[in-house]
Amino acid sequence: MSRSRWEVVYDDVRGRIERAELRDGDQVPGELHLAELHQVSRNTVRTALMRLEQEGLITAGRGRLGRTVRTYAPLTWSLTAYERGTRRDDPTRGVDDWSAGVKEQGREPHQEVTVSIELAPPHVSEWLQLEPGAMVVRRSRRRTVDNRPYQLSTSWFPERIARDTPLMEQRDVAMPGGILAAIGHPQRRLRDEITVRMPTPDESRLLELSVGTPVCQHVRIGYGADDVPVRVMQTIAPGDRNRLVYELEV
Amino acid sequence: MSRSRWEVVYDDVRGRIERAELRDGDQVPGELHLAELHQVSRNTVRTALMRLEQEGLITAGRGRLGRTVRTYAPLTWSLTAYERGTRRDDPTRGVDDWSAGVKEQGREPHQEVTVSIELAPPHVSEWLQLEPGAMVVRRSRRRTVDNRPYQLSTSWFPERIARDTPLMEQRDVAMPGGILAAIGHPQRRLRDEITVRMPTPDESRLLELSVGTPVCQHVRIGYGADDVPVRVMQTIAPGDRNRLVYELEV
DNA sequence: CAGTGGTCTAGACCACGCT
DNA sequence: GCGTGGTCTAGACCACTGG
Repeated sequence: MSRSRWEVVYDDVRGRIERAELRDGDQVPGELHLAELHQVSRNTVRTALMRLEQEGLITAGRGRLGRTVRTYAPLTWSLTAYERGTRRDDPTRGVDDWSAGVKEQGREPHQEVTVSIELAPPHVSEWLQLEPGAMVVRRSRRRTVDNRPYQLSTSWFPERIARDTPLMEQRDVAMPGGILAAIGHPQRRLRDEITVRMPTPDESRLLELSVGTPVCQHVRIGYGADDVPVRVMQTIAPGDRNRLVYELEV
Repeated sequence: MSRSRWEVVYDDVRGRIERAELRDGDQVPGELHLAELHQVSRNTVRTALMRLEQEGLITAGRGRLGRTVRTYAPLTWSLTAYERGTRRDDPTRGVDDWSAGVKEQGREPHQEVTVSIELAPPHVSEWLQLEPGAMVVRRSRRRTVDNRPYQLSTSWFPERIARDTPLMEQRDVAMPGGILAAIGHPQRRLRDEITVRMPTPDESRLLELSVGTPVCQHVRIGYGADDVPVRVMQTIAPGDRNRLVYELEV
């Protein structure tokens, strides 16, 4: 059960981080330095460091500044105050719950919306209980905080619900009590499904994720009268920037 | 912006999986085969395949059977039916909500409990609002489904609450309405904090995780009378085996 | 046994980004 | 400019595992 050579290097660097000899943001010793220190080839050192990257402990590094110890400072995302209007600063100004929550934490939120009509993707038609081939309205958001990407959030509405409503507008539409209630389809019940996985290459690019950053996929289905789904929202939230919170009454 | 050689191999294999030419459980072409096919060295092929491993698309492989396309079949874990007794088959038999939920999905749950008294770890004393140096009772569970590890779940209780109660017993203690209510400390309110990260080496070993499997860390704090914390439970749930669900009334 | 991946070496050249 | 990591090669030997 002897450790391989790269594991020795791995243990060395991981140990320095766990014992706080290397702290958040510190530069990790270079590849040539570690190769000399442990008397192994540079490739063996790289095996160890790439493992630490993929475990999220250190960043990949470019140029003169090498690898550094990764920093985590996730923002809290409340999933229960959301939808209830309890956090709105001033609903008439179009401030939504996510933005308000971010501002409360002293950060600057931003999001752009793009709206389109499309054939319901397989998962979406399942969530919304639509027949294959049904049309849906899609509202996509890319959310940033202090100009850094934080979430990808996409909502889909059955076409019959969103037609000729503010949901078709290419801008943020926040209303007191929620936009769906305002157009006659209030949500009575919500079902949240949370899964955890590694990002797709597209998600990695849009969210500027470094190697070793998993994402949380949060799907919220809203049911209206007669328990019929009126919308589904899928949010991709990188693990290094998000903490999800539910407050429940027993 | 030309793709490097290993990215060409990466695109090839990822494409085959996305187009379903390779399906769940299928064997991935061998390293030597891909090296010959793309006219690159074996190490270049390995760079591509290891990237796909860490993205969770393929397994590492040993022996005659090489790498295979990874399969995902997560079990649903309901976080709201839990705690309310609505799912208990027969509380007197000691079947808890997690076990009942797994059985509903046609699988065989199992868990062992180990109990100990310890100095509250920093995070725990913060969650339970205890002074540094306070003692806590710790109940650790390793949960398995069909003999495969599924979750690591650890609860901590302030020592003054758990002393001389069934919470000190080295076995599963389920009671109608919940064990805390039965010993005079019912939970009035819950706060769930969910974070997403890569596993520690210890977690990887105990849960038998392959490279590229992120975990969900679910922390539930229960507050009793006067909003004082009475327990905290931390559950580590691998992303390839778990789907968390919340049902919310608006 | 035969073929798979795991480990390891000793080189090489290049792109990047501070100073 | 110079040191960092990124890419790539052509070998070698070993451990594991299914047939």
